Amino acid sequence: MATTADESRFSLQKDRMLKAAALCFNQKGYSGTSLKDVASHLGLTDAALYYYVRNKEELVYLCYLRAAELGREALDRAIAGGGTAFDKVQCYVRLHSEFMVGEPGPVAIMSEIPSLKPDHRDEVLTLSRAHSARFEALLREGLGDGSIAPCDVRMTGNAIMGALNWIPKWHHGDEAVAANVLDSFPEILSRGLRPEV
Amino acid sequence: MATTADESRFSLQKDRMLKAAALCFNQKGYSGTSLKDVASHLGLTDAALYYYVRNKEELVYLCYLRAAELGREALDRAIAGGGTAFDKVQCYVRLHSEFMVGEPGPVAIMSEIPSLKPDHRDEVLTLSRAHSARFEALLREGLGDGSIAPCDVRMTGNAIMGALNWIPKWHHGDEAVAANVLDSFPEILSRGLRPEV
DNA sequence: CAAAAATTTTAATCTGGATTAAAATAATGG
DNA sequence: CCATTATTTTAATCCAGATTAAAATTTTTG
Repeated sequence: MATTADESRFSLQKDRMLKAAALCFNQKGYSGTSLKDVASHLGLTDAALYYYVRNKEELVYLCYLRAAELGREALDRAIAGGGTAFDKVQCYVRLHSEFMVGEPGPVAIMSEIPSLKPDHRDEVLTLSRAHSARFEALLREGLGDGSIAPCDVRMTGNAIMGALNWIPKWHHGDEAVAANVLDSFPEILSRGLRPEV
Repeated sequence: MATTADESRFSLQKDRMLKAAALCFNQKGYSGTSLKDVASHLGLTDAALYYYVRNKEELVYLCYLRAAELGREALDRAIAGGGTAFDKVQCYVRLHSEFMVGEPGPVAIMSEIPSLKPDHRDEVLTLSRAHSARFEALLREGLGDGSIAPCDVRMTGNAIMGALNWIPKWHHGDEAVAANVLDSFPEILSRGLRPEV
């Protein structure tokens, strides 16, 4: 379990806040969601959020940090699962999809990274790049062990990540759709990687 | 040619404005770009933009309309090109990729649809859904003519569109990268659709 | 070239939502 | 139960950036 262990009331409420914020940002856009919107999801007043967070920018930052964390955890687990590189990639797609449509969600789309203050922006970008780099390394491993067909790993990574990151754009909590995602995405996104027989 | 035919000074300048706006929105986020940012790209003052557009909302709206138009044109041309459904899908991916990284770009990522005023939002969403529906129809056609392997067309469409729509997130005008996109994306995104031999 | 139309600027407002401070309420621990 | 700490609210500010109006400039046209 890589989730933050702290179960204090403060920490739990802060967590609820981050989920509410992610939901609002995805549904109403960044500029379209006021702190009042987020607060009302929690039955609170906008000013109450300042007890948990310094300002709106930090709220976004934490949402993004959470999103990055989930991605990293999906990749960690997939790699820990073993098998060929292809297997790990497919497993990663499955786990990341699960995170996107499942219980830990909603996951905020990182649309407003440029609006973060410099140090926050740098941190999120660094995490994001590190994640991509790890995934590309996995693809490269697949080229080596022969489980993945020749391809431009950078572009392949971009394509797969794009498809995953875009999920919140069209998934809005519908359970049936969520099931379809889990059924389809791992196959769809890995199928093209299989070497010809 | 489906581009607007009007070549008046007004129309040309407005076009430049939309490109500048798309660039700013993608680079600095929606809330992070002020009208002054957009204007300075054109060597103008923020107030000058109001000669071309009623307000910032309309500027975003027009960017999104333009993005939708490019997607539609890519699909139009791909379908007109003929061949199997698979061929058309691959062609569509190539054309849409070209638009995203090429001369007509930058294309604005539709992150702030919810902030549009209701009628604009409805219009953009309608266009967006129509585009998805057409693409899914194409996939279904491929299931029929046997050029595309069995799959959930809705999810497959979502995956491919996501990968395409995400391009501006990581492509920032680098020519070498653009070439890689054109080399790789059509193959990457269509390879998984091929029926097993 | 002069008049009219088109475009841009200057210089103000105007505003919604972020933010803050202080007061009120709720939870907790001895 | 009281005292202390944690949480939330009420009621102001505050402010960046959108918006506007009028004036200045540039372009077009006859």
